[in-house]
Amino acid sequence: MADSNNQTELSALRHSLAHIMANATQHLWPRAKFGVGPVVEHGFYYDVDIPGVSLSNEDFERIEAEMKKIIATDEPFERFTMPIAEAIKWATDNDQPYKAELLNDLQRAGTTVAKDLDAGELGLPAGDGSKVSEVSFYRNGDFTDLCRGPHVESTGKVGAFKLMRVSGAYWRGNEKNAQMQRIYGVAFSTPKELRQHLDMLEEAKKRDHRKLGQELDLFLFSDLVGSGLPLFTPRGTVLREELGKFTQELRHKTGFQRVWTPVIAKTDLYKASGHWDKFGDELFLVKSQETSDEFVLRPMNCPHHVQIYASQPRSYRDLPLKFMENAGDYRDEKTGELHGLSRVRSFTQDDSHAFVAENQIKEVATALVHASQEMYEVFDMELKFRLSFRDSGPGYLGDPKLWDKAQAQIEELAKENNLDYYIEEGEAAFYGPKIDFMATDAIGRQWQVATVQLDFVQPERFGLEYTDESGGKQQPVMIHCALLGSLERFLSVYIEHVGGRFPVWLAPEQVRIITVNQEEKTLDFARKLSERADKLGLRVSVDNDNESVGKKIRSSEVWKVPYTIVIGDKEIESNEVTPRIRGDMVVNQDAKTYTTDEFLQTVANESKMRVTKTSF
RNA sequence: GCCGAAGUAGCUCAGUGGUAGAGCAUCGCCAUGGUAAGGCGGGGGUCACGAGUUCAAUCCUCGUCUUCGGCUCCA
Repeated sequence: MADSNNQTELSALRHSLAHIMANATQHLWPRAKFGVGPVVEHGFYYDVDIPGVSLSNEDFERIEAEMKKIIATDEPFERFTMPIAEAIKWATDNDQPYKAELLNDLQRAGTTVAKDLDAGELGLPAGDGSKVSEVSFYRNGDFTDLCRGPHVESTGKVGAFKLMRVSGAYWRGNEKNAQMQRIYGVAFSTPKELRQHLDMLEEAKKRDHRKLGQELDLFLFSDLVGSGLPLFTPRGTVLREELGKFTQELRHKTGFQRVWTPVIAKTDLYKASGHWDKFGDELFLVKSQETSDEFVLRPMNCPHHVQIYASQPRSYRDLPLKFMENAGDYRDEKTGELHGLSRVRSFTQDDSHAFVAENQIKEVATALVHASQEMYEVFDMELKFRLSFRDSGPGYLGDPKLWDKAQAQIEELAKENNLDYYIEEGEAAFYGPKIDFMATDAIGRQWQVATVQLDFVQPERFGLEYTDESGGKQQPVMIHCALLGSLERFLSVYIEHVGGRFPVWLAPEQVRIITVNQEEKTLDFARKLSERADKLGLRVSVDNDNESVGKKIRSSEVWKVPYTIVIGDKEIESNEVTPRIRGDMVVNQDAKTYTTDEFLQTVANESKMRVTKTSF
């Protein structure tokens, strides 16, 4: 497999660069103490602790220059082994306390314990519980490091790299530990690949939804409202509402009914659901000034929907019973974790809950998978499906037999529908298995966008039941599903996916009418055209500014308006227009002329069809 | 929450221990314009907020808030 060979080579190269970077760092700051230096996606990092020194971006040049010197020597990487006791002595003698700590753990437990740090990446033998007697080292030139390898042959064979940033990172990922400085770099086999990667990052920067959100006047944050609490402008609200309608239409087709529930609930609801214990510190608390009741701003909607299910006796004839709600939720996320629209404290889930009998799981989940496929086809994003199952570990609630049955149904549906799927054991929620939807965006990044989750636990905690055919009581299974996930998070992904160039059905402004001059008859014609468009449900504006046509065209382009039409004497006489079509939508390059009726009707149809290309 | 950096006009940014400037945007006037920037002029700032040092603070110091890059977390 050429691919996996490349992968091995690439990670040897990146790992070797981590050593070279540590080596260079040691040359520049002899007192540097080293943590771990693993390979990561696109590159590598090394965690260092340099007493009294705070690295800045300017230091990169020095480190890079030093690395280049080491690369130029083309010293071989030599592997050798040492008994573990000796290795500990080596670490202590060389004033490398972090390495010593790793080695001590290794000696004691046969593993470096820290679950979140993969032993292999640390360059240590994988911990399998057995005692480790010997560890391997790699040496290049004057630098020696505890390491499992493999490495490239010599320091000259490390491809193309660039140091990217320095940031804080806790020793062994634990915030109670010392904070180290993480120097992060990217590396590829060839300069060309490095270039491509850097270009991708450039492109990602241009598409940053926070930047586009401001430029296209979609949403904003206010210091007075608070951090992580986005406000949506008229333009941004169009996106929210169109997406909200779309996701509900898709589920309406499979029998979901809209419900409405309040955004606050008594703490008792969340104590009953179990969320209070598990996520209490992320709940916003609300107090009544009149009664002693304590409330929380809801962080999720399932317990609310459960109450509707539980409000009356249910029969097997009622199942599956399906509720949906585009619901506002609030979570008190830590301030440092907030990020644009992708991590906020107030968000909207296109949430739905189906209450089903055991043998209906497959049918209901299949319908939801089909809905997701229809949705992401419209978004022009490829979907992969991750079946997240339980592993043999503890901590899963619910009847194991039910788990088995449910997982079997899920896998069956994946096969029957030819889904591009993979199974990941250990990724299930504690309350049930799930299907996670992974979407790939226009520049190749993968995002988890939505999930279908089975839940065996809440029906039990809330004592949900239905009467079966023989009059007995049964417990339903709950299926949670959000197709967009969080509307805000989806928007952050989607804005970047399309780079702010929304298809007609979503575009906040679909048609802009530009006047050539400011004569009354020109403005009059433009206004009448605009009124007709409005009657067809189109979002249209007239630009009658006292500016040159060229400047007004430019403005329409900058705002990424799908259709721009210019109105002058020619159009008024012929009642025809020549739409200027936004570049990404064009199939046929030739500008053509249409009667105003044809034009308006075609745009109105496209808008309803949710297409991405123009039909002109 | 933690480490680091930053906050000057609506936006992007320059600048100074003696209360500020550019480009774009906005507004007005002129040009009657034809598919990515026509010309001229005007308005607009508690220099994030609060305290301190100083004759004097946007600038120096401290605190707060917010943002950014990461860490950690994400039902």
